[in-house]
Amino acid sequence: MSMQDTASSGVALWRLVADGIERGIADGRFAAGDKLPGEMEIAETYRVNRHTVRRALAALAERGLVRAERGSGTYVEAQKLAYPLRSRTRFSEIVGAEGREPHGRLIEATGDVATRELARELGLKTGAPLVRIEAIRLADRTPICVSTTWLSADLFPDAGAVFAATRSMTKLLAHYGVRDYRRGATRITAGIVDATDAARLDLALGRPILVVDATDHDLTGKPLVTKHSRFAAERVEFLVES
Amino acid sequence: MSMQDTASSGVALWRLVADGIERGIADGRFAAGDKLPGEMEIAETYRVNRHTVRRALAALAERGLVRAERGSGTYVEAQKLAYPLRSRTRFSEIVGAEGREPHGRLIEATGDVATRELARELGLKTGAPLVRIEAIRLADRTPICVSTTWLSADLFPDAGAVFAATRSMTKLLAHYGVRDYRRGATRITAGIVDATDAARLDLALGRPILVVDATDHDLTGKPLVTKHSRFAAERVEFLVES
DNA sequence: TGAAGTTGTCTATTATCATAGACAACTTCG
DNA sequence: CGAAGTTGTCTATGATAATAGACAACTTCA
Repeated sequence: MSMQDTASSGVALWRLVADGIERGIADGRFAAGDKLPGEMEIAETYRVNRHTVRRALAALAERGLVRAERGSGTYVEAQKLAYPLRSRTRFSEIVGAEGREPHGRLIEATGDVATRELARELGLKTGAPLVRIEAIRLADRTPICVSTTWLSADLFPDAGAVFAATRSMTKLLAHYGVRDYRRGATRITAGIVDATDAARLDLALGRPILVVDATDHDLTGKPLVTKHSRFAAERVEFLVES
Repeated sequence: MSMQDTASSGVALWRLVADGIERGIADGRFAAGDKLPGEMEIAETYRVNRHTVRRALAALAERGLVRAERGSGTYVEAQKLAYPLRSRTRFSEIVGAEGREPHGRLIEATGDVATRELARELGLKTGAPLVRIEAIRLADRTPICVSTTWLSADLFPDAGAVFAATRSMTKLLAHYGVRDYRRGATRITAGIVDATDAARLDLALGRPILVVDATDHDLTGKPLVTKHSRFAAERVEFLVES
């Protein structure tokens, strides 16, 4: 540090700038997708040289927190949520483990009837009565995924109301006496978000999504719920344990 | 940092070493007066050059945390407790504000009679019955001062037992209904520790002490207690607000 | 007294930190 | 298109950070 006027602190200036910007991202002053102030402006606010700001931004970019676009500006990258896919998958636990605040919101809960595919997944007959739950899951107020969940209306009456109250699939199942459950095979595909999901996920049209289809079973192997989830690809990355 | 193998963190190595040693002092691994490991040994444990260790030690020495003695070693300086002298002076608050753990220990509580000076300070008649309390005050297990406190035996019967239970003059006074009190004039002198106090303060003979005489009054100005305190000069510095 | 161990000081080298200025390459918007 | 604003890259300079080696000055202890 060539700060002739100040005693050396042992902490590089660019580090202080980077920490300051990161704090701004963490506490929401800069939201995901926001454009940061220009390098010159940041340099002025921190009273440092533009190159020092660039060093700070480079460090943040390497960690994936920001992304610079030449001629346009530097933008806050939505930090991708590391989402491990295991037999025991609980959204709230995964989000909480990342130090973020999990949150669920019910969009609607309606009755439905089983298609042949749904019936096969849930071990029911085609046309059997189902409860369909549409929900959004968020981490730190950022939408991560919308999911459509089907349950047997016979086994889980009023499931919609219970989910609305608990906002958690785990708690919903617990309400019906399911103490533990496991995820069966998980199918992952990718696609382009449709208008409805784009609005729900606060995602621009044309952006890619990760589509996950999975069925949860109780410990005896009996199917409980089957889900069709659409994840904002730019906000999540799945981790599959080897 | 010329660590070719590691990505630069923006925090100087010497700072990490200094912080590590300071933590060792704070949590008691290195007590006041202890000899630190040799510069070479520290360099090996932190895997840095000896000069880097010297940079760290120099920073700590400048802050008064350690003191190097050529040919002998580097020693932990008893950190001087910043002790502001205000009308509202509470040992536990002062020590706590420094991030240290205040502690009091009763040595003895006996009856006494007022000398002419004590009587004048406390607004009593010469020969009036007093309670005399001898106590040690510590910060993080380091003795800071021994103090002799006199109270009227008529106004504060069994004061010794109450202090033994509460270990706090503030709580003692509160026990007798004194909700708040203020410090009157404070006289500060210096002297050489005597054998008794040296043992109680864990101080070498011949070391200087700060002697404080003060009387606390209630909010109407009535004298409550008068004290004669001896502070280990090497462990405390008084701050008088301008 | 002398050896061993300690801190203090010196020179030297390399990498990083920070500043400064200039210009290129690119985007945005009127 | 063209001006304004933005990020990217280059050169240059001086101060710190970290390493390395050598030796002096001093303390401790057998």
